[in-house]
Amino acid sequence: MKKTGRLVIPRKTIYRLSIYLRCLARLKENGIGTVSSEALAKAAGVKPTQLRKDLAYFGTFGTRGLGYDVTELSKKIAEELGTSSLQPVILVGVGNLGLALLSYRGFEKEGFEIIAAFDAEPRRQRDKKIKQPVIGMEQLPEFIREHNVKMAILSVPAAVAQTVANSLVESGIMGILNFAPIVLTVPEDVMVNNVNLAIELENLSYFIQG
Amino acid sequence: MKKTGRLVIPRKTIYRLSIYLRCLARLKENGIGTVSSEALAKAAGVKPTQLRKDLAYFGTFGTRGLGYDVTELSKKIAEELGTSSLQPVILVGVGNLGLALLSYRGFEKEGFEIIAAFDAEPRRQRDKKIKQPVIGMEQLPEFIREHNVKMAILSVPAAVAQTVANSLVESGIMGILNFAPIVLTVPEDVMVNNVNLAIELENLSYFIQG
DNA sequence: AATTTCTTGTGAAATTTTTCACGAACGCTT
DNA sequence: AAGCGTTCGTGAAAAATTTCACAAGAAATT
Ligand SMILES: NC(=O)c1ccc[n+]([C@@H]2O[C@H](COP(=O)([O-])OP(=O)(O)OC[C@H]3O[C@@H](n4cnc5c(N)ncnc54)[C@H](O)[C@@H]3O)[C@@H](O)[C@H]2O)c1
Ligand SMILES: NC(=O)c1ccc[n+]([C@@H]2O[C@H](COP(=O)([O-])OP(=O)(O)OC[C@H]3O[C@@H](n4cnc5c(N)ncnc54)[C@H](O)[C@@H]3O)[C@@H](O)[C@H]2O)c1
Repeated sequence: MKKTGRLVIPRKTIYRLSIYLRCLARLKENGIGTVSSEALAKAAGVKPTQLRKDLAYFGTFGTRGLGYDVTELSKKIAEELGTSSLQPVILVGVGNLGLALLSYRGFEKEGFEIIAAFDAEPRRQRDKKIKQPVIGMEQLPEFIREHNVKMAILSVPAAVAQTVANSLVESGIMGILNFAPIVLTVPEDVMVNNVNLAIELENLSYFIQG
Repeated sequence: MKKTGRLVIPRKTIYRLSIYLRCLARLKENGIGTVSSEALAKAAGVKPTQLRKDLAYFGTFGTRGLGYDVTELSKKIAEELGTSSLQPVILVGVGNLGLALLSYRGFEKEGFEIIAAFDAEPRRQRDKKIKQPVIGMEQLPEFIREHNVKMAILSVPAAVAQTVANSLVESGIMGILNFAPIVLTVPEDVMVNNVNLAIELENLSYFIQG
């Protein structure tokens, strides 16, 4: 699970590193060259000590009395996260949600490219304004192996999500971003991140009423 | 922040309660009346002791030697989460993603209803197959107050997300489900849950390569 | 070049969250 | 109704995460 020869970096830290990276990108856009832990932490919505602790897990990049070089720190975090190179991703389930994701132009900028989409009824999606090919499920295993794809976005109906996930895993997929509102069962070495909007709403609802 | 007169329930527990609720719903559909902490925990992807500890925060619902009554436990969790009644939600930003969310029929079942959508250019969305009205932004404050809406889904471009969030907050919104890839600044008593797909992908990518 | 001012890096402390271990309670069987 | 097997509830222990406090390093200033 760990990355460098050093320490195991906590899960939550990894998540925050992604946030820092995006805040740094914004600073760079605004022509800002140097940033203190206080300023960056504020932009990211965390405490300065937490930011510094997070960075300390994999190196020391700051200059005392001055702060961090925006470009350099970006580079170091991207390196640590392994986002330096573009990653191929596939999407399975070209319905309402899948189409929205396919037409989103924001992933490339962040290091990911949805290179193809798959659906049980690929023909239906012909007329849409998306650039990716929509391919039938029977070609899924071959495609994954040929293009050495390791990550998939799963946006099929809940009823078939486990079945589809099984065939993704069988074909070599190691990470699944799952939108179906069910808990997927996968081998230990396969990672699933769930996006469950109903749960997010429920969570909001609890804390604003409490 | 706390709910009953009892204890402060951890954030993560609240999140897991939502998951348990969905697993229980599935069990009920399958005609299962009783479930052990072991079985339910497995379905939810957690350890049995964690499930029991989570429930212990707000009561004792099980029968020793037997397990939990599926219907009763569902009811208790829903009650604790405050999901017993249907909650009105609005959506702002009827673009690719917003449209997909509006046409999703899965929220009602989970206790939420998107009662209206707002967009800077409401006319453009006329022809779509959604049942909710798409309204101009100028009517937003009045609508929120009149319908006493407390939660909003924000799916506008990142560049305007903070501005729109400000006016949501000003109008009385207390919880925002934010899809724009920026960190929103809001008053302390307003809660924001972020859904950032690029970060989820980055996270997956880190852990499958590490 | 000495001093002041600022900000990092980090061991230790505090807090939060998870896991463990086991007594207690209940149903079922005999 | 006694005994057996199961499974819950929970205080205590362990692990993970966050926060604190401050020494140390670097730039800016005098
Ligand atoms: N649309 C949303 O806003 C939204 C929100 C939250 C969660 N979700 C979840 O995301 C998933 C997709 O939602 P949606 O609204 O896009 O649904 P949808 O019905 O519009 O699309 C599902 C797509 O999956 C395809 N499909 C069906 N079975 C398949 C199979 N076995 N293999 C490959 N493809 C198959 C269908 O042809 C269809 O194109 C669902 O699980 C849903 O619960 C959607
Ligand atoms: N589409 C996706 O799959 C996807 C994925 C991840 C993140 N996001 C994020 O979600 C947000 C929406 O994405 P999208 O693809 O739907 O974008 P989009 O451009 O298709 O839609 C944005 C909508 O917001 C409206 N809008 C613009 N300014 C507004 C304002 N000031 N007030 C009200 N409405 C306004 C536009 O008219 C448009 O209808 C973006 O922040 C994007 O980064 C989208």
